[in-house]
Amino acid sequence: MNPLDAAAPVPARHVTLADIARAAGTSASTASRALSGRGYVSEEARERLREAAERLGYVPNLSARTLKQRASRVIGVAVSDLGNQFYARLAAGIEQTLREADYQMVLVSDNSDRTQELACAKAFLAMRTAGVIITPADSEAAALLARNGVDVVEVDRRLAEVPCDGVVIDNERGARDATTHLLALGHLRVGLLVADTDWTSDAGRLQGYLDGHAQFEVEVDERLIVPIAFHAPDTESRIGALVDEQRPTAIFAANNTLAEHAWQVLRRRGLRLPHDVSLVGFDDVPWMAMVEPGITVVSQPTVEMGRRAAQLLLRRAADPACPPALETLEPTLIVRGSTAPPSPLQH
Amino acid sequence: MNPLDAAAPVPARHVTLADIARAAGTSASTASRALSGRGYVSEEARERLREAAERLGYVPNLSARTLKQRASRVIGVAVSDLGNQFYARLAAGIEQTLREADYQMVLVSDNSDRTQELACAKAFLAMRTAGVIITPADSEAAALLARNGVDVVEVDRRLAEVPCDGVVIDNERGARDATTHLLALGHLRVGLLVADTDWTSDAGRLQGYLDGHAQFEVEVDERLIVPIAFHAPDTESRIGALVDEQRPTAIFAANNTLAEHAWQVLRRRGLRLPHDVSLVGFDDVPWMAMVEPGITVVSQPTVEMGRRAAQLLLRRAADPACPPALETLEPTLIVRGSTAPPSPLQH
DNA sequence: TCCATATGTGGTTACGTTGTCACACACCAC
DNA sequence: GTGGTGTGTGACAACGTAACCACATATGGA
Repeated sequence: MNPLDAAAPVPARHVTLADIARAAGTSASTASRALSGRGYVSEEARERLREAAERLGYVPNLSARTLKQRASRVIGVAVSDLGNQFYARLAAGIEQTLREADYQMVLVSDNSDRTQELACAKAFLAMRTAGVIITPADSEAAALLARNGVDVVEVDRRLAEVPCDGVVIDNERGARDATTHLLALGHLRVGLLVADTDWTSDAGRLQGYLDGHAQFEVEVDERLIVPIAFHAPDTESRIGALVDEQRPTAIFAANNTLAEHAWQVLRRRGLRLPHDVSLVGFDDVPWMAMVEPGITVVSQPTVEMGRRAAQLLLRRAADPACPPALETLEPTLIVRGSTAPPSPLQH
Repeated sequence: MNPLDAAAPVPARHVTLADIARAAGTSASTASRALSGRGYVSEEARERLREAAERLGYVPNLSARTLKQRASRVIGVAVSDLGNQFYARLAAGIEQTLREADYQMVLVSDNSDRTQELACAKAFLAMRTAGVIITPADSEAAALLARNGVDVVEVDRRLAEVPCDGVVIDNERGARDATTHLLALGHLRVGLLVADTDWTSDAGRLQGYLDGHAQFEVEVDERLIVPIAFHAPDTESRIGALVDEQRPTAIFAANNTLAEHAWQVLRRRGLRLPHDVSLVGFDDVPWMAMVEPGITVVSQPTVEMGRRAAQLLLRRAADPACPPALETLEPTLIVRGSTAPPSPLQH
C-alpha cells in the first residue's frame, strides 16, 4: 500500500490528467488518449497511466469534458408531478433506458406550471443537456429548446408547435373502448370526469367518449361531462354534484387521480359498485386491482412509454437527421368487477 | 422585431459572454459582472448588456461556470428502486426542496446493487456534484464520495463507515408499536416478513419485533421470522409456507412490497382479514386505505424524509463544519380493519 | 537508398466563464 | 497641490479536458 494513500485522506484538490501524466512520466495529451481510448498510445504507456490513475483515484472532470467537447451525456426530464405514480413510473422507464446507455437523468417536477416549465428548459439549456424529455404543459419550453438546437421528446401529450419526437398512447381508442364497454352493457347516462386542460391527452379522451356515443347512437348529455382542474380543492364536491344531480348509471374517470376521487365519493355515499354505479378508470394503478370489486380500467404501458421516449432521444442523438417520429402505444381495457349492466332500479 | 431574429432561427453555436460583450461594446469581464451581479458595473453598461443578452438569447454555460468556480448546483440522488412508490416519494420530497433552493437533481435508480451504486458514486464525483443523497446498499459509495470531499446524506438507512448526515425513521419503535398492537390484541403467533438485508432499516424492524415480544413476555418462535430478499421469485410461496406450516394468527410485513405480497397470498387462500389472520404493514401506500378492510400500518413521513435529507445537504453546503446529524423521524401506527383479536377457532 | 505508412508522443490551443489585477477617473478632504 | 477613496473598466490567467498539429521513430516496399 502506498503511504501517500493514508497521508492524504481528503485531497484538497481533485486529481487531474496532468497529475497522473506527471506520475507516469508522460504528457497530459498521452494521458488523455490512454484513458479515453482514442488515438495512439503504446500498450506500455497505457498500462502505466491506468495504474497511476487507479492509484491516485483519478475521476475525470465532466464539466471540463463537456466544455471541451460541447456535448454532455446528461438528459433533462421534466414531468408534471413526481408524486403521481404515473409520472414516477414514466421517469423510472426513462431512467432505466438512459442508464443502460450510460446517460444521466436530471429530473424536475414542474407542477404543469408553464413558468416553472420554462425555467426548467432554461436550466437544461444552461447545462447543455444532450436532449430533453418533457410532459409538456405549454409549447413555449419545447420551442425555446428547439430554437437552441436541443432535441426534445414529448411524452403523454403533444403540445409543441415545432417538429419534435413524441410518445403518446391512443387516448381516443382507450376512451372509446371504455365508453363503448359501458354503452354495450346498456348504460345510457355515462358521466365523464376529465382533466380541465387543453392537452391532447384529455382532448383525446373526451373525443373517444364522444365517438363511443356516436358509434352507439346514444346522444350525449353535456351535463354529464365534468372538466376538473388538477388539484382543484372542490374536486370531490363536483363529483358529488354529478352523482347527485345527473344520476349517471356509470362514470368514466379519465385519469388515475379522478378515478380515486370518484371511488372515494361513491364509497362515502354508500353507493355499491357495480350495482348502483359502474366505474371505469384510465391508467391502471395498484389499488384498482386490489379493491373489491376491482376497477375496470384502460391500462397504459407507462414504464414502456418512458423507455420509448428515451429510445427516441438516443436514436436522434445517433442520427440527428431522422424525421420526427410520433409513437402511439396501444392501451388495453382491463375488465374487472366495477362494471356491469345498470340494475333495473336505476332506470 | 430585429431582423436577425428571423434570419437565425437555429444558431449553430451558442451565444457566449464574448458575443454579448461585443454587441454591447464592452469587454467580457464587464459582461460577466453585469449579468452575475458581482463587482462594479455602471448602471448604463449593465442595462445595455442585459438588453443584448436578452436580444441574443444568451444562456450561460454551466459547464464553464462549474469548471471555473469548482462548484456546481447539482445534487446526485441514488435510490434503490424508482418503481417503488416509497423511493419515488422520497425522490419527490428531495426534488421539491432542491428546486426551491435552485439546485438540480440527478436521479439514478441503482437496484440496491453495490456495483451500480459505486458506478453512480463515480458518476456523481465526475460531475462534481455539490452533494449526494443516497439510500445506501453498501458503505463503499459513501466512503468514496467522502474521501473526495463530497457531502453525503444517507436516507432510510445507515451504512456509511465514515461520518455523514442521515435521515431515518425510528424503525425499532415503528416495529415495536406494530408488534405490541398485535400482542395486546391477544396474538401469540405473529409472523414477521422482513427484507433479507444487513441494512439498519430491516435490522431495526426485526429488533422492534423482538423488543415487542420481550415487553409482553411472549417467547419468539424463530420459525415465524421469514427473511425474504427483494424481488425474490419465491416470495409468495415462502409467505404461503409460513401461513400453511406455522399457522400465525397475525402477520407483520415490514415493508410495503411484502405487505402487498402477503395480502395477495391471504386473499388467494381465501383467508379473511382480520377474522382468519390479522395483517400489519410498514409504510403506508394508497391501496392500504382503500381495500376492505383497510390495512393497519406503520406509516412513515416519506416525502418529509426526502425534504429533510435535502435540507441537511443544503445546511452542510452553507456550513461545512457543522457536526454530522442523524435525524430520526417518528412513524405512526394507523389502526385499520385488518387487525383484531384472534378468533377462538384459531387457538 | 528513400519515400510511404503505421505507430507514438508532446506542445499548443480552445472550450466559456470568472477572479485577480492594474489602471483610469472623479471626487473630496487636507 | 497631494493623497486618499469610491467607482468603473478591460487585460489576462486559470479551471481540466481533448482536438489538432507537428514531430519523432520504426517498418516495410519500391
